[in-house]
Amino acid sequence: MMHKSQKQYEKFKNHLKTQEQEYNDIFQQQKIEPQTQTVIEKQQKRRSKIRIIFTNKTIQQQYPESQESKSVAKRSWHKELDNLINPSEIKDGKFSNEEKQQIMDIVHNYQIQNNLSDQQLKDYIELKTLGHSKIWLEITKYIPTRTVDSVYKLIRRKMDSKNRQGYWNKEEEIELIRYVQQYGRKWREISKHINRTPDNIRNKYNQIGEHNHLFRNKSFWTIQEFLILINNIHSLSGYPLLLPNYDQILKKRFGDNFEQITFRLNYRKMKVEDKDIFDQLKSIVKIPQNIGVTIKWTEIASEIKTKTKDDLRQMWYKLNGNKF
DNA sequence: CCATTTGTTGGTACGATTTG
DNA sequence: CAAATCGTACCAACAAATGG
Repeated sequence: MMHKSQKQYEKFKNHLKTQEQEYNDIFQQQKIEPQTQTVIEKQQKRRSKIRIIFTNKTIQQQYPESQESKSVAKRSWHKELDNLINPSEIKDGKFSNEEKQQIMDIVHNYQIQNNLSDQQLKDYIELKTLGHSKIWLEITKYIPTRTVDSVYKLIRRKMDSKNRQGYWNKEEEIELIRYVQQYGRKWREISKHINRTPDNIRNKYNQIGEHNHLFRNKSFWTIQEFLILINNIHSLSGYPLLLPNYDQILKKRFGDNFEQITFRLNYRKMKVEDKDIFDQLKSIVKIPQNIGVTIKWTEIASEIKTKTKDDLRQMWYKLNGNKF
């Protein structure tokens, strides 16, 4: 029952290990010898159009102070509530189903106690009528583990009448693009014309590639796109992720125009060599355990117009062998 | 004191392909 | 042939930042 792919994977892992060792050696050299660094940098520049910056950040020290500054308990708004709760009890992240149910029950109670019709409640939540802003304060009194802001946003998301989920069709997509041309990134405004929430609309617009949606190349990657991605993360993190002689390797393997070679990760779908290409690319990058910075996907995507930030993110995760 | 937009991350849907 | 797997396009939901 030993799969062929497993064997391949073992082989590939070993291969990576030796590459890693090789690379570590080079990396060590560069750390000690700044002069070879610049030589390599110059060579790199001559050999390839791709920009390489050997900033060579030595292994990142974590800033101890950055942790303290994070823990300010903020219940947002309403100062008087801040005194009623224990900051350490404030939760973060996703609401559990129980939490959501609890909050919705409280909303319902509020509705009954204040003798509000469904329509009235809805109008308050969608901000169509003013004068009942205390609602958020009242409700959050019963939710000691969440900030007012957090509860406020949850309720407005959940009870938005436009919060219908599901896929977009082509017509909607075109409509969306038209509205963005007309109104800009005013999601609330656009939401008035489309039966979707602002969040929903914005997410969709991001997903199709924002203002670069016309350039987006689905599915296929060029080696150039790949390298730009890696280089950006290199610049950002300071870790030189590519082997210094990566372009020689690629040139040897794919010829002078290696940058234009396309591949798709879904190697079974098309060309047989797609997987090989990706494996080759994997072998010329070395990724540290922890890159230590949050990657600015938006920035990188604005450089690589043919890929969305989501495309880039997923490629990076794929490269790291994570999830999905 | 809110209302809206932006940054970021977690997760699912679904067709193509492989495997048992 | 049915079930499992894979790649990835796509959907959703939170906190942080910004605006008025």
